[in-house]
Amino acid sequence: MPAYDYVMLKTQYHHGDLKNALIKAGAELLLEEGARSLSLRKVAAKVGVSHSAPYAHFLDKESLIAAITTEGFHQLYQRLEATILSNQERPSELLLEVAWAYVQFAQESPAFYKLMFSGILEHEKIYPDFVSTSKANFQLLVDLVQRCQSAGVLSDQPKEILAVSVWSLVHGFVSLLMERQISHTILDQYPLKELLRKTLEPVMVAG
Amino acid sequence: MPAYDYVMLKTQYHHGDLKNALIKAGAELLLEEGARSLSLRKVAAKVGVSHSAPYAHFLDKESLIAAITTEGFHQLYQRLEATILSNQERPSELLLEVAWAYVQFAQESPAFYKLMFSGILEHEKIYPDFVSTSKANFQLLVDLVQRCQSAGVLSDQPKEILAVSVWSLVHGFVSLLMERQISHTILDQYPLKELLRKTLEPVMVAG
DNA sequence: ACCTGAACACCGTTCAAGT
DNA sequence: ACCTGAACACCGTTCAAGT
Repeated sequence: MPAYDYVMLKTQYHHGDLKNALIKAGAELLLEEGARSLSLRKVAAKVGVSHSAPYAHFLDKESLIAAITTEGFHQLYQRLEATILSNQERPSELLLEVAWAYVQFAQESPAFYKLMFSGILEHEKIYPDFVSTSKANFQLLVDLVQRCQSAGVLSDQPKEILAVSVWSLVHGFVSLLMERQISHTILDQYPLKELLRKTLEPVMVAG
Repeated sequence: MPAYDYVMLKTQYHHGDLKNALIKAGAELLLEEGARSLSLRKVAAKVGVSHSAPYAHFLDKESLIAAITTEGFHQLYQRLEATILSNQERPSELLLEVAWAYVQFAQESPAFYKLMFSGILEHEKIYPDFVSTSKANFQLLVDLVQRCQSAGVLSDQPKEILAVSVWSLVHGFVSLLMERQISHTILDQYPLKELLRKTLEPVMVAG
């Protein structure tokens, strides 16, 4: 029996890249049906594998969720980075555009956004990829804040502190928006991007 | 058979105030064991009633969770109000104290805080108590912002917009704190309340 | 090394029946 | 009007066994 036949036979039983297939299927399920429908058994079924197969690659359900949310943070990072790269010429608008990209990500993938920031992981330290991707996102913002300070559009505080302020503002705004805690009397008065601009205004330098 | 005997007999089978007992037991379970352990069956068992009894008072699990989170918003409101009432004399510190009370609530009852702002309710409109208590909390902040503006410690923008900024800042800060997204290199540099003060600084008037 | 299938304990929800 | 108990479909997790 030639080697490739052996491989093909194996492929029917052994998936080959089951771990990544499970992450991808889980992400799709999350987008299509929401976090409530994200069960290990459904993810396994979607990939066409038995319900206990995931346990060969993930310690438990939380471990798969960690992988899925890590993928989400990775996508968010790509998006924010792309926004920064395509707005090099106008530093004054850069912060608003990045915040707007953040809002758009949350609005396009609300289930993803909610899961990423739901605090569902009990022991994040166990998931080094999750921690490093989270840190990369924060570092992106710290660097951005520093650039905006250099351009004179942000006040002159320690950049880490200012980054916490900016991130708190953006994340808080998006979270309250997602949970529909911002009253309609305000939302109806301004286009969303304009409300975002006004919300960020306190942190910007006047002029 | 006298009336009180009938009532007592009824009390063994009919709980009397099962609805509120379920909400209270659910809140306790949430505090003691976290959201993952908050099942309808456990709540029912804790009250000493069959697992299907809750369905006489709640449409489904989400409906009970709505009642529990509403109770949480009520507690938060009480706390913020008490902070405001006991700090009448120093408007410049009032905003920080209220934000600090918010942080403390989240730190003392993290499971409560997470559940309240997790966006777990799919159709909030169905729960008028939840909506009105949420609105009350926002109104508290709007009023506070207006008072701080009058005292000259907050910039002179439309008070609803400023309230969104302030709430976004505070809520974002607490959320990032809860999810441990704020790096230790920053958390270790300042006492938490000091970091909160610095985070809020952009929204305060200089001087 | 990777996957299956039976088994277990737990869940939300429904419904006929009891009080 | 309020509660019980059986029943159902679904879960996460474990484990012996298969490839």
